[in-house]
Amino acid sequence: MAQNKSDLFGNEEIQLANLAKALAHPARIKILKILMDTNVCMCGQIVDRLPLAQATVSQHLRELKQVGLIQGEIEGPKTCYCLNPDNIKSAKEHFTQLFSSICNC
Amino acid sequence: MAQNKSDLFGNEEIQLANLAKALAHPARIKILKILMDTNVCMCGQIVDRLPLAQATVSQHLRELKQVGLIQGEIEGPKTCYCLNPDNIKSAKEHFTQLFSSICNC
DNA sequence: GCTCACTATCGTATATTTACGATTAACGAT
DNA sequence: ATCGTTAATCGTAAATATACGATAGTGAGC
Repeated sequence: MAQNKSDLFGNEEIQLANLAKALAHPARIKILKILMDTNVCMCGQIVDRLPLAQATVSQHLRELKQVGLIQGEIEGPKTCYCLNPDNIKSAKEHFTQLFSSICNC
Repeated sequence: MAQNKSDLFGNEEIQLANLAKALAHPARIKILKILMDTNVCMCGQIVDRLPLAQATVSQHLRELKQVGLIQGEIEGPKTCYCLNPDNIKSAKEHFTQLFSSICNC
C-alpha cells in the first residue's frame, strides 16, 4: 500500500502541489525571506541564520532549487544562492489563479 | 535524529508552512476545485470524482478541515462539506503577502 | 603539491504522510 | 429493532520528509 497516486491527477494540480510542498516547511520560507531581506547569498551565511545543521540547510536549499524558486551559482568552493524572480512570479500567479478559482474574493 | 524543529521558527513561517502543507497534495487541490465548481458536497460524491479509496479521501478532507479551508456539517449519516470563504481569503492574503515580501512583481 | 574554507552528498535514524481494508458509528427507513 | 447507507476512525504497510554526522569534492592561496 501507499504507492503514490499523485500522477493520477491533472498537471495543474500536480504542479501546484509541488510548489506548495516546497513552501511547506518554515525553514524554506525563512530562507526565501533571508535571500530577499539581506544581501546574503552564501550557504554558510544562511546556515548561521537558521537553527539547523549545515547538511539540513543544504537539503532545504536543494528542494527550493528543484522547484525553481531559487538558483545557485557555484563560485569556487562557495555557492551563491539567489531568488529566481521569474519563477517566483510564475508561482505567485499559479497560487493567485488557484485562489480566484476557488473563491470570489 | 529527525525530531521536528519547526517550532524554532516564527509564527508567520509556521502558519504559512501549515497552509502550504494542506495544499501540498494534488488530491486536496482537486477537492477544493470540486467543492467550488460543482454543487457537490457529500463525501461520497467527492470520492466518486477521485481515484482514491473512501478512507483516503476522508483523511484528505480532515486535513483541509484542520487548517480551516473547508468545513463539514454532519447531516444525519451524511456529511456536507463546503469551502470556508473567510479562511480561504485569509490564506490567499497570507500567500500574497509572502510573495510580495520576496519579490517585487 | 598541500592545506583551508566552504558546500554537496552519503548514510542513517526517526517522524510523518499516503493509502487502503476493516471496523465502527450514526441516522433514516422499514 | 433491524437493515441499509454514509462517513469517520483504527490498524497497518510503504513511501517520503526531516535531521544530522561523516565524508567527499572543489577551488583559492601558499
